[in-house]
Amino acid sequence: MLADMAFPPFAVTVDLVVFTIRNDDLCVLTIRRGEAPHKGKLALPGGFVHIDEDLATAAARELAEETGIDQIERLHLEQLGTYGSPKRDPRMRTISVAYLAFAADLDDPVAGSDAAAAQWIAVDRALAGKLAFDHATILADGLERARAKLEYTTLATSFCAPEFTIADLRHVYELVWDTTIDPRNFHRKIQATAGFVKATGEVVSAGRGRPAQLFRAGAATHLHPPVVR
Amino acid sequence: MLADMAFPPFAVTVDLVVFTIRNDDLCVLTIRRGEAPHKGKLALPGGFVHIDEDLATAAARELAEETGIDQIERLHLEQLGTYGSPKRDPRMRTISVAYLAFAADLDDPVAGSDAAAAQWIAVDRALAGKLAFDHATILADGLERARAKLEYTTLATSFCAPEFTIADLRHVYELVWDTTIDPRNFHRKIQATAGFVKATGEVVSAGRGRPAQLFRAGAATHLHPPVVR
DNA sequence: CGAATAGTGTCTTTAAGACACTATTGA
DNA sequence: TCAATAGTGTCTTAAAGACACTATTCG
Repeated sequence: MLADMAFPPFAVTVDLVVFTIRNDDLCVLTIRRGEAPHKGKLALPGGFVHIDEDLATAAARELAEETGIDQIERLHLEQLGTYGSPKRDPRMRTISVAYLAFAADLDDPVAGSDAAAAQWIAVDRALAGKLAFDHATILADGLERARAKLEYTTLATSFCAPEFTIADLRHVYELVWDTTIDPRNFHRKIQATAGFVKATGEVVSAGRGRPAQLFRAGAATHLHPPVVR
Repeated sequence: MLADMAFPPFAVTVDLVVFTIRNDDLCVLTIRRGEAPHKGKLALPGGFVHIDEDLATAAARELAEETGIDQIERLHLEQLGTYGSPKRDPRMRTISVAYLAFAADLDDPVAGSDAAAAQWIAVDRALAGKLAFDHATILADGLERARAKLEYTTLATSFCAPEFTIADLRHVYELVWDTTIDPRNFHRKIQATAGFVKATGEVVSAGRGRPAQLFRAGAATHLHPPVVR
């Protein structure tokens, strides 16, 4: 069936834009390319989709293979877009389906079998440097999507550990949006939004200052009204 | 290079969700499939991407080929998402990149070389019936995207003729959202949003009632604050 | 104690929604 | 004339933003 090939054959890959918060920076997961083309450059993790594999499954598999991140249930994963310029890969005609993921600060990524080295780097540094292929475009699109999604969904919680404080959640917004937010108004706003967070009853003391209540993510997925940028 | 095929070969297609407003209904462009599989069923227009062709270019080409719509400048076209379930096409492994388009009420579509017949049908009827492949899913996703986009962009104007009244614009919102909107508040809201529409100075009388001013699309692309559903 | 952070109360401003009212047309 | 649609004014309510104030901790 594939032998008489009545259609032009394309290579299909998935690439991942994985964001997390580390050291007061919004960071993106990158690998150092070990092979030509773009050998030695930073790139987004990714790889070929298997011939019998779903796209989202391929994204999760590549993430686990290249980085050791396999806690899929603690990760938000969504399709970002598809990049298919005829000249994007000099070797062959390649279509890349990009996925966007939000992760809590996990253990250090472990360079897997495929990748020379997987590492978190600050998004602004990644965008300032040279990324392989069209990955700078994909990253910029992912950043804009992430910024927009925080406005009208509860996905900011997927950047947090299972239990978090309102201040933790605020830091997510501040780092992703690169702004400052009034802590008092933010606190009221989050509490007033039904289903965004639910209190555990516990408190935690983080150095100096009054201890803060701990929360878990609530049942809501969308915010009415949104948190405006 | 393609001969030693170090990657699994995929067929890549584009499918189009093209919306317009006709006869007080939100309509989607469909074709009647002339070949197996799903012969005789309704489907979204689309086809194979050429090996040296950009994805968006392929979408515009397929639209012109199958329907005769070639006024690309009077059309909003954006990528919707990519559908790649291994079982979506029984013939081969196919990845479909779906595009979403908004069109003003154009001339009747002309069935092109590929399609048995291209026709506009009401979106709710299309969703109620059986569409080929996973096109019902794609259409539902396109509808939800269109609904969301009207909230925070000025794209409602791309459903209108070059000159339109505020009531025309309101009908777009009402039909896409399947709601009714207070004409008076809507009028004030649109006028208050800088760059959404600009007056031509002309008026037009549509049957009975006071004649309405004519407007063109303004320079703004995004709405602050949004028009809330 | 003071510095720092958590959390509440309250005022001002902005914008949405309800709806009375005027304006201008065709039948 | 009336019915219908365009467009304005105004009141009420919801929610954002500014910011004073209290609460609780560490050094």
